[in-house]
Amino acid sequence: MSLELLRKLANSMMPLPNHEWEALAACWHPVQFKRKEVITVAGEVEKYLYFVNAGVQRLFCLEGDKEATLLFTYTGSFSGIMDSFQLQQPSSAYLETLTASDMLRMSYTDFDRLTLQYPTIERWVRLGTVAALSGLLERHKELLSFTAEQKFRKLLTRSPHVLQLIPHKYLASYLGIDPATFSKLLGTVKL
Amino acid sequence: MSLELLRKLANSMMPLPNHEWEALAACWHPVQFKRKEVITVAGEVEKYLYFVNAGVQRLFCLEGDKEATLLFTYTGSFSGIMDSFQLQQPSSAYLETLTASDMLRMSYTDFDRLTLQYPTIERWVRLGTVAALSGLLERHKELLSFTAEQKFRKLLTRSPHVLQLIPHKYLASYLGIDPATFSKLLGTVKL
DNA sequence: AGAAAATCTTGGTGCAGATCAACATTTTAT
DNA sequence: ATAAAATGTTGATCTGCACCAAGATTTTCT
Repeated sequence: MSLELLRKLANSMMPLPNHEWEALAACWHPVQFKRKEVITVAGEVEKYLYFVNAGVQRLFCLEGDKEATLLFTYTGSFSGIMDSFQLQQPSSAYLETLTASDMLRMSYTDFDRLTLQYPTIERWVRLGTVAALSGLLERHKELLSFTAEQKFRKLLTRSPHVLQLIPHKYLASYLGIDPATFSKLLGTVKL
Repeated sequence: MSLELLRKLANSMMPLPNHEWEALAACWHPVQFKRKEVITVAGEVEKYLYFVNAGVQRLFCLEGDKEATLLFTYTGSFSGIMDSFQLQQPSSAYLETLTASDMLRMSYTDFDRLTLQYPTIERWVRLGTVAALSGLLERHKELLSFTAEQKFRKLLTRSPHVLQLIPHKYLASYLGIDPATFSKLLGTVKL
């Protein structure tokens, strides 16, 4: 069980004192998932916080018969349905793997104990949550004001690597456009 | 300076011990703003956390020459640019009043001291932030999958009161649709 | 109260992008 | 290695909604 990536991310957010880090590190347990496996179902309460050691996952909602992809998580990032986990309320989203995934997870019981016991960890979690909020606000702005082409271009410049990593139909769903439109836009830019 | 509404909201989120509540209460200072006043400008770091005793405000971004309204704040809710405030990073949004507003505010210095000194308050802030994240995710889903009409109807059922409270052009901007379209949709439902 | 500014309504037009469909290509499973 | 399933491409059509514009109405300021 490798905590290397996690430690790196943790330090970049806000360095934790040794004692806190050790308490935190002790609470993670390894889990593996196959490709296309649904980890959490909408309506359930998220029981775990995940950290991705390898693989790609996506978080999405069902609205009628359409899927709306909220975000992707990758090797080296946290994963899970954050609001459902922290508030222990039913989730409105699904979490599934896109590739076979090697992850660490922490139960809510441990999480709750850690945050109550160590103010530094409580703060660390808050700052992580705010960072997530900040990113979501940024995307929100784009959804409100960008055309399909603008959203597409922004994706290309911000994270070109996802083109190879993630099936285009999910990227289209992430941008809120039709897969066919995504494919056509791709054609205009490749030349 | 009335802390009544604030206390009510605080208790509904997570009751604070008396001592913490008093420390918190001591940090708020009253401010008034006129109608249409810009409180925080994009690019600046948000210096204050606000609580609304009376009035309506909106948070928006400029994208080219278009405005995208991210959210409204009302009497009895917190206000301010949360991510910029908590991370003390430049904001990408503006905060302005829609009506003359009677608010309380707390400086970042006090906020930071309080959260470091009182773990209960740190936790209280975290849970508030997660709740905000949760609401934003819900809206995000709608932006990704709803048509103009669906977004409009959802607004009507969820918060019909805003129709009288907020100029329709801002509601349109909040939904990411054209003001003229909003007006036409309104015509179809009134009959 | 009256003038000025802001907002709302309504009709007409155009186009970005959804939808449909058939085929090509890539990926996965056995 | 091969079949089967999933994903991507491309063209043709159709439509929801943005855009424009002019007049009506409401709200704000002095």
